[in-house]
Amino acid sequence: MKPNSRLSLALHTLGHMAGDPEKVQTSAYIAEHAGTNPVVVRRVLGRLKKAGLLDSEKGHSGGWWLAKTPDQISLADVYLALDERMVASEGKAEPLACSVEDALHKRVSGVLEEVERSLVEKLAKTSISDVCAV
Amino acid sequence: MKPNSRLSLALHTLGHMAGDPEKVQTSAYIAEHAGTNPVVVRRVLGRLKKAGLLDSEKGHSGGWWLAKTPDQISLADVYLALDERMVASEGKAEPLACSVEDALHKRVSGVLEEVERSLVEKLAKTSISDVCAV
DNA sequence: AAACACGCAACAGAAATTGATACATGACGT
DNA sequence: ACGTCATGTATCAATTTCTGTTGCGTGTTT
Repeated sequence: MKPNSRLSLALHTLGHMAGDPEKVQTSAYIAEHAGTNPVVVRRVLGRLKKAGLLDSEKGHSGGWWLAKTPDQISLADVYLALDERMVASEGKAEPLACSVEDALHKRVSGVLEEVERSLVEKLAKTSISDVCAV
Repeated sequence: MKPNSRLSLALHTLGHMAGDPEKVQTSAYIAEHAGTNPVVVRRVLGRLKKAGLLDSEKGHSGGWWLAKTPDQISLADVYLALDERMVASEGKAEPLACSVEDALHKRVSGVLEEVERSLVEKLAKTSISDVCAV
């Protein structure tokens, strides 16, 4: 797969699950249909579980299932659960020597932060049920 | 510097230039104030030049300057000039074996494409003069 | 002619991500 | 109770992407 495909994989999986809720799916099954590895699936879905979007159980008839209805899960929930920050840099604020440069740097960071917020707002307007091929 | 900082560097540089248009700045000078390398600066600014946002000249008193006024340069211009696609994946469409999976994959890609468009729309609403610390 | 700055190619190093193997933990079925 | 199955986590290799750097050619100015 291509780099940074976590969001794509998550949406694909959730969309797949939304097509048949209540059904428990194993990471091996999901990985096969997504063309990747079960461990990669568990890595991504683990974050979604921690955010309360999914639940999982070990054991013989274990696997993964939706913790909410598809229309209750927005793309913003997924994006934030994965801790993605595609626009704004993760970085800390190390003050620059020149105060003018420092002010400009803060300005740029502020603008990117606002764009990031705008992106999340946009994502919040779409839910998994919109992605699911019904 | 941190990975994928091209947009940040570009905005920083343009904001710096907007603070004093008409002034010709060398890549060495810009690099010093941005805390990076002259070649890196030329790499990024070269794309902006190709997009018509900047101009440059070789020679003794050469360097870089704005090709437009700061309010005529939107963040979307910069983003597109850098060929960034932060949300939607660059990828091609390789049809999957299962038609259901293929349809779902297309649906996910379509949603991400729309989010990408929305991001550019948002960027188009801000100009370099808004970033410039006046 | 010399100094200067862009433009481009090539390469090393760092960082992030994916893919894969191994193994412990826990749950279910017989 | 025991074997099976699936999650959860750690670890490592391979790939990719990006930055930082050096070198050199081209063109302009002094």
